[in-house]
Amino acid sequence: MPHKKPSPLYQSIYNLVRQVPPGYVTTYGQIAQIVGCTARTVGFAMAALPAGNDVPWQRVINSQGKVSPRTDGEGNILQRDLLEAEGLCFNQKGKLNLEKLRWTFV
DNA sequence: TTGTTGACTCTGA
DNA sequence: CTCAGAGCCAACA
Repeated sequence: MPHKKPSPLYQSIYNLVRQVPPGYVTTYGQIAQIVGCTARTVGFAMAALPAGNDVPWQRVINSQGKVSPRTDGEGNILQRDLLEAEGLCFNQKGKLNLEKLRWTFV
């Protein structure tokens, strides 16, 4: 166990994302409300995710039901591909049915 | 310590 | 329905 702890808030966010099963998605606002921060902070935590993590960041989308455009540019395309691989279907406008696919944390 | 930036969300038109 | 602006919190230099 390291003396220097990483951001506990980030760990809480990652822990929640790990609870999302395949085939379901969650929103930044949902996680933000649970951990007690704003949606921006959740998105910031996702951006700070290290490579090779066990966090299905791809299942985290915005309140619009779509993937968020990242500074990387092609990251959102990869995310959409990963979600489709899990059995999720995108709308004609590239949206997901949050009403059906939204995961509720226990 | 302050200031800037960011994978967001809300409200109004 | 879409487009635009403002607000919010946390991490980094």
